[in-house]
Amino acid sequence: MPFYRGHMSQDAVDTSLSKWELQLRKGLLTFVVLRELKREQHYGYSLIAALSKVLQAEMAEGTIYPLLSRLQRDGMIDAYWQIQPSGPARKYYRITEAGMRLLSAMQAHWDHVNQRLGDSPS
Amino acid sequence: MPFYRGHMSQDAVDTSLSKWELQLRKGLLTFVVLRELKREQHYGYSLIAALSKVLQAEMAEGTIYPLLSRLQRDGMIDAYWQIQPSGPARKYYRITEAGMRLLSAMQAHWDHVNQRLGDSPS
DNA sequence: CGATATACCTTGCTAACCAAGGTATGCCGT
DNA sequence: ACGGCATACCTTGGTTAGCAAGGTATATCG
Repeated sequence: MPFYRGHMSQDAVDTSLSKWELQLRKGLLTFVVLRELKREQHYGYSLIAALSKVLQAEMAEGTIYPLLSRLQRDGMIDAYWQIQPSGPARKYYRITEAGMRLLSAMQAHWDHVNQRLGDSPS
Repeated sequence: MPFYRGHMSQDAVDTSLSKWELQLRKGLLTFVVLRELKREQHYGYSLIAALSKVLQAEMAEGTIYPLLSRLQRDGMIDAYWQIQPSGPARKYYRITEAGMRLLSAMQAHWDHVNQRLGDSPS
């Protein structure tokens, strides 16, 4: 039995919160990645740093690389290799014209939903 | 080959958008359900109508019932049966005290993320 | 020649939406 | 009486996607 801290089931609240934050991240990630790639080109590693800042959570490589592959496969971004004077080569990604259209649609949807949720809850 | 409409890969944009909207819904649903149950009691069927309005998408029963089961299992909501003068009985759900704490934490996280994303993109 | 840093990628596990299909209750028209 | 319909509940199977863990490769430094 864990130490009783004045509220039962705080662990359950924490667990539920973590799972929810994961789901929310899943919902926002593609949007945030496209926004960031519109702002400037990135390679995988530099994206992780940029995203971790925006989403306030450490992004895993196992998240970013498959996501970039999917976006490239679907034509929303394209990529080219750039050899570095020092260290391993970097794969840079740019948003495509289709990616811009997708981003616009996402932004519109986001604004819409956000407006609905903005109506104060309590 | 589909009709060419002036832009290549519009289908890909639409498909990507649908998938993304699904993911976003997954991220928002628990939050919205708790908010709605804080506002007033609901049974499963009446929740579907309320949520469809907020999220601008038809909510499926196969989404809501498992979600309500999970929330009840985790102690975030509780339920009681109410026999109706006509038709099948309804299972009403109420938010619990733990559920209120979860909702507060979600709201704080939501506000935080939303503020970060609010910084205009383009 | 190891150790470290940078950079890429894949596999296996898990969470969760939702189309489809199933069960049960009560009302209504024939 | 009975078939159809609306209301209400629930479960199964397919799909999407994050992420911990583990793998590969390049270049630098001691």
